[in-house]
Amino acid sequence: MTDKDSDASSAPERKRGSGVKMVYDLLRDEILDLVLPPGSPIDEVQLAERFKMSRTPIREALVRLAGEGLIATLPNRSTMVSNIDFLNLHTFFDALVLMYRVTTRLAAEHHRQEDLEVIRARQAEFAAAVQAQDALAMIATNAAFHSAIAEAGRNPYFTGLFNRLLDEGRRILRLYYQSYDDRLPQRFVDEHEDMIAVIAARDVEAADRLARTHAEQIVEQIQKLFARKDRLEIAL
Amino acid sequence: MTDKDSDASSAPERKRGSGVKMVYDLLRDEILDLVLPPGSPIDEVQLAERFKMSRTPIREALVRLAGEGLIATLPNRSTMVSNIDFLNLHTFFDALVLMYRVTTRLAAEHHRQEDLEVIRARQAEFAAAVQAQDALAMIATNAAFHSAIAEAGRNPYFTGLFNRLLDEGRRILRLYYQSYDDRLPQRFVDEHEDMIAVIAARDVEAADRLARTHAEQIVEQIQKLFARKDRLEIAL
DNA sequence: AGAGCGATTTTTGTCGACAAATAAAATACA
DNA sequence: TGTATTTTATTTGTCGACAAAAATCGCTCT
Repeated sequence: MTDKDSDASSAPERKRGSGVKMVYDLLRDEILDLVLPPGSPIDEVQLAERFKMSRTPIREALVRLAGEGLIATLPNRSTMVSNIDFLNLHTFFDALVLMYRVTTRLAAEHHRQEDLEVIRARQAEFAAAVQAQDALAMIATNAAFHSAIAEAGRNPYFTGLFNRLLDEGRRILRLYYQSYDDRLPQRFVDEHEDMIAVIAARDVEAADRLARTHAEQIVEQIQKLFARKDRLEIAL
Repeated sequence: MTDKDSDASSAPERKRGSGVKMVYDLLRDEILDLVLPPGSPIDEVQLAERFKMSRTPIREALVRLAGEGLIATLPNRSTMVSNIDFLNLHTFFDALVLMYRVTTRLAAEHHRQEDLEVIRARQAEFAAAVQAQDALAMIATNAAFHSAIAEAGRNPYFTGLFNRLLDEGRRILRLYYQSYDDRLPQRFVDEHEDMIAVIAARDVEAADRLARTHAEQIVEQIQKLFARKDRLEIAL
């Protein structure tokens, strides 16, 4: 599967400051989409020749990824994709539920007209992804939908924290969606519609309530999933 | 003031992997303690000769700091210490209050016996700093106190988010404490004692209530401060 | 044959140097 | 004298190379 983007394009020229960002973005996506599963070794020289650049910009991208906890670096030895902490999964869900509630509540309070259009656009993309049964697109558009709601809440700290959590969760969600064979989430589409309605109505309490049940339902589904497949085949 | 640590120690040898961490830690502290005020230019070569090392490890440290938003990098031009966003200060306080509440609440729920000892130790250090009227120590020990409470809550995501906020706030708190001439915070010492008591009693609702009033009181003081000094002399 | 020890290989951390990009200075021109 | 343009200088981004650490392999000795 040497897919999508050919790293060695015919033009060997690359714009000056773009190296690190390109490597960072691509590696990050590959990690979050489980193309690079947890535990995968990260080889600097391999990446260097893959992107046809020196090790220096690669290292800077890796430092950034390490700063976000996506890769783990043993002092003088290898560096690899960080593991998912399955044991403390419930703490992650607690945080996720809270941020769902807070951001949705704030959106109901502070959103402007333009925000709603953005949110509806994201919701349309999510619905399309569900229709097409495209798991990766579902994850991405679902995150974008809730991220747009958070943006409408107009608190950059909360949106920052929330996006951070959504990223963390992308790997877990990836497991979730791919296990359910890309069906089922039609229900989420409807719930999203309800959330948009209460936000538009500026019904803060209802927004909080909906966000809570929405989040808790997702959490319940995922936990059910992890209870079934004994976590042995996925944990490494 | 060529203080504390002499960068050029008699031994020109430094341990192999320690360069980036040393630069990162020091720069980070200098930024958060306002030794490097917002807007200060960061010169790579200057740092390089100051630490007697190449620009490569310095750059990696800077990349990490930029990842945390502590420094801002103009594409091909200079990099400098990020500004404090005074305009959206209230959003920061909203986030801070919420995290105070959540972490204290969880601490009341999930703490163990050992946690209380750690918390009490931090509280003692904070009281000592207040007694000594040492502003920097007050900030550090206050943050450590609340961080210990968060740890007792046993949710690494919340502690991570919370510590992040506390760091962000260190610069603002620095302004706050240095303006009040290092007196007044005796009241906080007492409130901390109350918080410890309700946590130990596992009174979740009381913990939430205390954390909320404690946080909101701090916020109110700081906002009062920023209303007075017209923010002109401090904003740059 | 197995364990201990030294040499080789691999990978990381650091270095000095070069080239692109931008700002600052100098020059020309109206 | 003021403005546009070229030249210089400063600073960043990238490169190839070297040296330290760790792991791997091979050898020796009992």
